[in-house]
Amino acid sequence: MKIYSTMSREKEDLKTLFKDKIKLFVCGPTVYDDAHIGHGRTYISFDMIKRYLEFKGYSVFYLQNITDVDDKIINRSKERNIESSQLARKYEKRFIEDMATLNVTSVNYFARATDHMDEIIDQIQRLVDKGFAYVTETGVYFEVSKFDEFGKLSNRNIEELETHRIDVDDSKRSSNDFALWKNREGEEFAGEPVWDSPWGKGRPGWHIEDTAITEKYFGAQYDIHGGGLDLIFPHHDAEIAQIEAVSGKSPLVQYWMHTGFLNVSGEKMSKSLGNFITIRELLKEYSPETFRFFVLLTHYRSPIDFSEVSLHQAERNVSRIKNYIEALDEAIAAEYEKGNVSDNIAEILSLDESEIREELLEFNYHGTAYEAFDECVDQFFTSMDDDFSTPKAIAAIFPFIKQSNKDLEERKISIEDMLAVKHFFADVSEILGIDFLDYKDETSANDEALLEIIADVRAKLRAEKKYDLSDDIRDKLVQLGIEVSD
RNA sequence: GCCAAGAUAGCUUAGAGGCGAAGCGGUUGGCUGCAGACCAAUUACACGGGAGUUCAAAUCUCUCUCUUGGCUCCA
Repeated sequence: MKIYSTMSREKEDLKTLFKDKIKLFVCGPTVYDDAHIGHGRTYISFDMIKRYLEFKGYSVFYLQNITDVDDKIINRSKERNIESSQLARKYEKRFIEDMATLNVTSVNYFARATDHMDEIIDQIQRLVDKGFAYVTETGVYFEVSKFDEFGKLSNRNIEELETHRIDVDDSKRSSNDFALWKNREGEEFAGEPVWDSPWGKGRPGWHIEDTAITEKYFGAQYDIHGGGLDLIFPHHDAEIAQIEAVSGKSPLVQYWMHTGFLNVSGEKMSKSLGNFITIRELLKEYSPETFRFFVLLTHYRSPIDFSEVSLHQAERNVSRIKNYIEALDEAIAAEYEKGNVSDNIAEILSLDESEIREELLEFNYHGTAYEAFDECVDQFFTSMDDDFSTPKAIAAIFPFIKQSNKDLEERKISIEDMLAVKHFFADVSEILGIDFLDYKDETSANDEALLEIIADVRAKLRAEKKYDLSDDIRDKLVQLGIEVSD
């Protein structure tokens, strides 16, 4: 298993700090508005990464912070004339709902900044005590010049930074120094959320919450830290400085993983350009599965260009896989009904769909006699092992489906191999977080019964060769988004 | 200015020294009462321009052109 680390700028063999345990931290959102599709891209990618690592047998603890105190939240809440904590709770809830809709279910614990104020203050105090931070009348600042390796993640040096930054705060010793604690006493800050600290009432700077949270749950060193590409500088460099200064240990993490940007029609997504799309808006038009597949069709580090065409392509790809599984199920059922299967298999196939899935484990899909399938399985896992190359892994599936559709039609696949194939797709579904085995549209039991009646009527009409009427019903059903196949 | 990523068939992309690229779209045919799904053929001996290395280059090197992104808050 190879993972690309931003620190070394190359793929490295995965080595865990402790046996089969992996501690994974990914920077979460600032909850001041609905999550957009760029967030979706990043969190779907890390969801897949966690799923695959667990599939490989690692026990992964995935921790994510929620930034619920920050300038943007405060400004927005002032505009809306509500408490900033109320605003943050609202969007936190909506964020978690959005993630659930996208089947991003792998985060083990969400840690709010405001729930870790003691840890934050304690870490700042230790930085001050060790001489890495200094106190002014406006707050507490990290003195970048005290930390020799500052900028080692983003490959920047301090002198270079000096020239590019204009900073109005002259209480700081250097413009590069960043806030650990912002004092917010005085009338101009009335109504802002504040916490007591040894330096007066105020609130934490942006970077400190992550290191306070990770230090509490993971300690000073852990395995993987992830986030969007845009966080490398200054956020992640600041995190490294804080925790390595406080602990005296290096490196903070073994692997820095960063996801690429999602652009919209070749341009950066921004509110001013009017191409800002929230997850909620997107899901009015496309299914969560379509968006997930669209995301995974590109390597997690590469930029993705979001467009209707690409979304549509992803949609068709998902249904192509599902159509194949449907054909596979039909072939399995046909064998079963003909009594062409062993007693053991017959017993399994008589179970409910959900129970069959559990029994599929019996059918090992590595090294089967079915050659086309073998190549697909091999390429799928080789690609996933190579820095989670989902595009290459997915690319292995389509030629196989093409071949296998033909083989199914010619009944050239043994029942054992068919079940092994199904087992493989069950695992693929688990890894990618898209349930390919579920090709039926979601309908309630009532709808189901209703559709059955309509299907019966159509069957009778067609038997009487009244095609005009039966086709008319079919067209209208299709218009409603209900697929009909005869 | 500094630092990245990229230019592959009509479209969207994968690949990264020799092996029929994939999906979507178009056309034609098979199956079907028709349509869809599926299958086949075709569009299609594709890799931005130029030079070099090599028996062999989309792939490596150099160079040019163009595109996008980052360098202030951002996933």
